[in-house]
Amino acid sequence: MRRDVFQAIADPTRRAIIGLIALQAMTPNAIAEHFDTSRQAVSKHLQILTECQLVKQEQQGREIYYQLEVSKMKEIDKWLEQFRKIWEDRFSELDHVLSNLKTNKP
Amino acid sequence: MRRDVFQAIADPTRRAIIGLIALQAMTPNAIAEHFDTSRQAVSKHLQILTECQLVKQEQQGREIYYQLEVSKMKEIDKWLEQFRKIWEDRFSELDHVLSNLKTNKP
DNA sequence: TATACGCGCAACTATTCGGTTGCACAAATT
DNA sequence: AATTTGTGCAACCGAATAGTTGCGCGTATA
Repeated sequence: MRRDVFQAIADPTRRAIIGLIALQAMTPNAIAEHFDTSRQAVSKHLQILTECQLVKQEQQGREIYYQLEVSKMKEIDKWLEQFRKIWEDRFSELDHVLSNLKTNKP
Repeated sequence: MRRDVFQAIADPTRRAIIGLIALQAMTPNAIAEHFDTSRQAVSKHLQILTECQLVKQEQQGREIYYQLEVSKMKEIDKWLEQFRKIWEDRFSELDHVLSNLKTNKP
């Protein structure tokens, strides 16, 4: 099964997990405490996040700390880039219209 | 069925449609020509995109033009914002380390 | 050494997803 | 008036999804 970043962030729980571990690495158990699902379910989400490299693991004794791979988030940003250009253009169009209205005021 | 932007952009075909109509509005038939699926399948995608307001319709005779609601794309951008801050911090941390290495060079 | 703990993996299940085909309906064209 | 065209909608289907429970395997702790 092919995993990509966009499919990974489609699930709200997964986005919440990303938000959680963004600031500091956490173990599956610690993460699961924040949700209304089983540890195994969280484990599955972490597996999916790992598969598309949004998350990396660091074993520490019998605990595994999961940390966000922030750089991978840029992939989404990169896709948005093309549209950012458009919405900035739309804004400058609007600016143009507005300034025309201004100068043509009686 | 609850639709949100993140679930909408999870599908690659949907992302391609978004890319297609970003620059100019198109009819379902015109869009379908770009893909290897039926017009009805495209119609379904457009329905999903409409449900989460990523796309708006404009009837013109018997044709319906679908146009990207660029502003809605900002919702994704807004979510990325919190992580953008982190990855910029990571970069400045790196800068710091690098400049330390530099100054401490023999 | 025995026990408790943290974790991943496998099997099962209900639901959703993305696709198909067939149809109905309104708008254009003849 | 009859036909073609553009579209949405409903029914169906196989695959994927997100969850569950049960289990086994290392690693700590008693």
